[in-house]
Amino acid sequence: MPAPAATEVDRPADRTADEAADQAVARTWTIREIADEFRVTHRTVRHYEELGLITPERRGTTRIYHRRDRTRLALILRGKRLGFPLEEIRTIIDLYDRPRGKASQLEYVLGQIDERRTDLEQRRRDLEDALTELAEFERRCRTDLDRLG
Amino acid sequence: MPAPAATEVDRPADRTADEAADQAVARTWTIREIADEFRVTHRTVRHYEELGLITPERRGTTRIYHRRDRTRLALILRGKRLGFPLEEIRTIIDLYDRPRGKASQLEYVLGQIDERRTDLEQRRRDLEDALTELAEFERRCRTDLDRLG
DNA sequence: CTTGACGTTGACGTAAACGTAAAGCAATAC
DNA sequence: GTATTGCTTTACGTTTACGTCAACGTCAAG
Repeated sequence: MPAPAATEVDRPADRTADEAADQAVARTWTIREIADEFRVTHRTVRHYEELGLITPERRGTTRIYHRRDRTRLALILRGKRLGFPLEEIRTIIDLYDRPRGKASQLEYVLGQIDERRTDLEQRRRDLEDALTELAEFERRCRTDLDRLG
Repeated sequence: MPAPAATEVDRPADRTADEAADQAVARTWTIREIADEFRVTHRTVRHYEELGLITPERRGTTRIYHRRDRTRLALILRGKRLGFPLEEIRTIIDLYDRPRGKASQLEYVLGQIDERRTDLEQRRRDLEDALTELAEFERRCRTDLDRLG
């Protein structure tokens, strides 16, 4: 998996100007704008659309992005940082805005949620282990360094 | 990134027989054995060797795997579950068994450790956020379900 | 001694996640 | 006007992480 650097920013830097406008007119964005803000290329954004992860409005041939699309993009990028493949991310996102259905539907969704959580908790264990080992390793490095200085 | 399922097992199931043998004669393993135990194919194991992540002993043309190789394989698989690309995993593993060098070397290693930790901590934040949202989402599902039942 | 189970080295195939180049509209800038 | 800028689609290229033969060596069992 092509994993992204964790230094990525998934929120735009300058929100001050945006926020005022958001309240006033329900701002929209062009593909270049959200691509830049989320530190990805427009090609990447379109790729996510091809996979059905985002579905921006179309004004003629031009794509118009709403707040909803930004939320989704943030979810996608976080999923990527967590190492999930895009297809899996899609099923997760689809869960999020599935309309409140019948009981059987909800049961299904709850099952999916449980799978997801099991998965995430495994990752958390891996992560804690890695951090613990890293700390231990750093400690050894420092004592070695002290011995030299 | 092609990320693996978190249901993977990265430790052999039957350790009882192994442990006794380990103490006695420093057991070794064949490629098929560790592949089976770690739930990967032998092709995968060889792929990791091609990338320099594992370097098993060679008896003639046959590969002999020691405990050291098993440790590395476990590290690799955990790295994969965390979403790291193999090349990056290699640099991490290389850090782990770098011989205790000079001060400048150690400084470098400490720098690397710090990068790695920053990265992991970002992932941890993402993970906690995801789990929190998942819990909240589950709660909403359950209340919807109660309303129906 | 040949059959089969496992080992080996290539070499080519593939799926995911984009990159990149080509070529075309459409509006604004000069 | 035309030139630039920005959006669009189509389409082929690339990297990662293996899968999948093919073709061969080797050792124990029948």
